[in-house]
Parts: sequence; structure tokens; C-alpha cells
Amino acid sequence: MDKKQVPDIVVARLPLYLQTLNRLEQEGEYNTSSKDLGKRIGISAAQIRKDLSHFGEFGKQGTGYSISFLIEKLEDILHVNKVWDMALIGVGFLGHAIANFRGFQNHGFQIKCIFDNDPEKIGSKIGDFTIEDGRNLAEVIQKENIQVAMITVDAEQAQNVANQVVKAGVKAILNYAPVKLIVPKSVQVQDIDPIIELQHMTYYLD
Amino acid sequence: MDKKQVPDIVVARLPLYLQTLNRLEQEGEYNTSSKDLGKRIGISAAQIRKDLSHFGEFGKQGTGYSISFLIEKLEDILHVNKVWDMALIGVGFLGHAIANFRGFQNHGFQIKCIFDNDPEKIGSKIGDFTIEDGRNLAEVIQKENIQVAMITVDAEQAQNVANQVVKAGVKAILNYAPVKLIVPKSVQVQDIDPIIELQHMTYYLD
DNA sequence: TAGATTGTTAATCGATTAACAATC
DNA sequence: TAGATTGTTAATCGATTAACAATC
Repeated sequence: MDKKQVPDIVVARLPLYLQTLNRLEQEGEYNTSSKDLGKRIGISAAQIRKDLSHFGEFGKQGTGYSISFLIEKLEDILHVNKVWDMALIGVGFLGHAIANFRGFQNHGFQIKCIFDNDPEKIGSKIGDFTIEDGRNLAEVIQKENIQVAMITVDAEQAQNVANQVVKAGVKAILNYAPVKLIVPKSVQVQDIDPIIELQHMTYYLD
Repeated sequence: MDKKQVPDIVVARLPLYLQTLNRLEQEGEYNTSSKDLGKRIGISAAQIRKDLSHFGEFGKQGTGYSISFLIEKLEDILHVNKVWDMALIGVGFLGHAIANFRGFQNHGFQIKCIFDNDPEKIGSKIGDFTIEDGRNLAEVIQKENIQVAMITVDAEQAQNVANQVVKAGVKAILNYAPVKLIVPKSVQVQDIDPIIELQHMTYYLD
């Protein structure tokens, strides 16, 4: 018998809660409340309490939540109490930026290997990484048991790359290419596409 | 009397429809249907028809939608039948990647000016752009009548930059910094944050 | 204690889907 | 014509909010 599953829209908010709690902790705070969190994030206090109630009881009447305790719980829930190794495929300007991004650390992720197909790039270095031959993609991902991939190749190559990483065992893809990837249901995909976000906003402009 | 307003969740899907239609057109297709579009995007045909019905009647019974006609309509609705000038603030690795991004063209956007505070960077070139002094931000944005900004500075500086661009007249901000920006309700904000997306996915992994 | 805030229930609100007449 | 597909309605489904007893 399955535990009733948590709505994805709730899951999607948890990383936002975690981000805000991390910031509060950095600012030296020890406690917070659903009201305070809600104001900072821009959603209702009731929604935060409801969301958290799917996973347990983490607060205290009268005093709210211990920030460090709630961070710990959310990290457990989101499975970022460990470090996920990631593969980065495609070293254009964007891949280059991501390879040099310092923000993965302490949030549950690290880049483990970087691939490109360009012979000029293969073998050269980005920070601590040597760019590997895209033809070895599947082999390396399998050997290193990598479950998360970031795809920063062109729209034209993205589906092909996705097929390869899925075959090699990747279970989550962060896709920067402006295409809807087709993957098995067991594989998670999230898209990052500035055009989509910009067009969403210009609807409200005139 | 206001026209009943379209739910934001509907608006958010329109750029995705447009993206898919553009791809279909590139592939040489002339017509499509809600069923076909739905399958490609991964949502129901009924939802696509319902979404579009908020804005008019764009299809024909029996034959579906003319791709070029529907593209035109969606571009009108999203206000990307013109080109929006954008300011880019912050020239780290990510800002550099965005400055060199070719994908804005033909989708309604172009970068008009780029700013940074680092004296080493000010005056140097990225493609056709000269990096300008961040201290001139407000002045230039106002003079050029820029309404869209992309913020690629650190988390610590992001709110400060947001305050400046809003004061200068910006109405839409694409925020790459991992902070919840506080802006007037009349200003649109969309966040792009890979950590948030990755943590959303690892919830489903084990 | 009095005040604050939780977790949860029930009510409200909104979004999605199924179904179908209209019609190309 | 027969088949396909629209736009729309009503029904269903799901998410958010308001309210409150419990209690720190």
C-alpha cells in the first residue's frame, strides 16, 4: 500500500523554503514562523504549514520552527543530505559558465565530468576538469554511476544526448536546450529557458 | 469594466506553445491540432483548446490550426511581435554566456546594454557591446527607455541592482541570483535557479 | 498566565477533463 | 458524405485558504 503521494506542486516549493531558510541562517537567525517565511517568499502562512504537514510535524506551537532543524529535515526530504555527482554535456558559453559556477557546493551537487564533441575542446581544462570526448559519455557516466546530467548543447543535439545519458543510467536531467525532451517516465526533466520566462513576463507589459 | 483576466498559469503555457509551433514550422509543417500539440508538449488536447479559447478562436473544425497563423496570434498575445531592448547587469561567467547567447533573436528580445562594477571590465568588449559602468545604470536605462533587465550579479548585490533598475523604469526582471527579489507589484519577476530545479528532481530520486 | 503559532479540518476557490454539438 | 477536430459546457478533480482547538 503506497503512502498517499505528495503533489508535485508542493514538492516544487520545498527547495524555495530551503533556500530561504539557508539565507535566514546565514543572517544569524535561529527561529522562524510560517508567517515570517510566507512573507519572505510571497505565499500564505497556511500554505507553508500545509505543505510541511505532508512530511511531518516540524514546528512548535507558540514559537514556530527551528531554522537549523527545518533545514535538516528539508535536506532529508529532498535527498540533498548527500552530494549528487553530475555530468555536464556541452561546453559552449553556457556550459563554460556552469562549469565555473560555485553555487552547487553545499546544496547537494557537484560536477564530476564534462563532455564535448569538439576536438579542439577535448582534453583542454575548465577549472579542475578536463573536457572529455562526447563519444565516451555513456561509458564514463556508467562507470562513475552518475545519476544527474545537465545538458547545454544545441536544440538539435539535445534529444540525442538525452537518449545517451538515459541509456547510461541518468535519472534526472537539467535541460538548457529549448526543446521538450522525450524520456521514460522514470526520468526527471526540468527545463531552464530564458526565452520562455521572458515571454511570460512581456504578456503583462505593453 | 475589465475583461475577465486570464489565469497566470495559462499565460505561462503560451510561450511553450509558441516554442513548439516554431519548431514545427521549422520542420516544414503547415498545420497542427490540439491533439498533436498536446502530445508533443505532454499535456491534454482539451487544455490547449481551453487555454487558447481565452484569447479567441484560432482553429477550424476538422482541420485544426494553421501553424503560421497561430504563431502570429501568440506573438501578438505575448507582445513579442516587437523587439524588447534588454539590459544585462553583471558580467561574470553567466553574464558572459548570456551576452553571447544567440537565441534571443527572432523571439522578441535583444540586449541593448551591459553593465558591471569591476573597473577591470568596464570599457572592455563582449561581442558588439562595450561593458558600461554600473554607476550609470539608471541613467542609461532611462535614456534608452529599457523595460526589461537580466540580473546576473551575486545574491548579495541583486536586491540593490533590482532597486536601481526598477527606479529607472524597468518593468520585467529575469533574475538569475538565488534570492527572492522584492519589487513593486507592477514589476514582473521570473527567477532562473538551477539549484531549485535540481533539488526538485532529487526528491524523486533515491 | 497571556500571546503566539502550530497542525489540521472544512469551506472555498480554481483548474483540468470529459463530452458533445457544430462544422470544416 | 464520413471523419476529424474545434470551442464550450458541465462535471470532476485538486489546491488554497480560513478558522480553530491544542499547546508551547
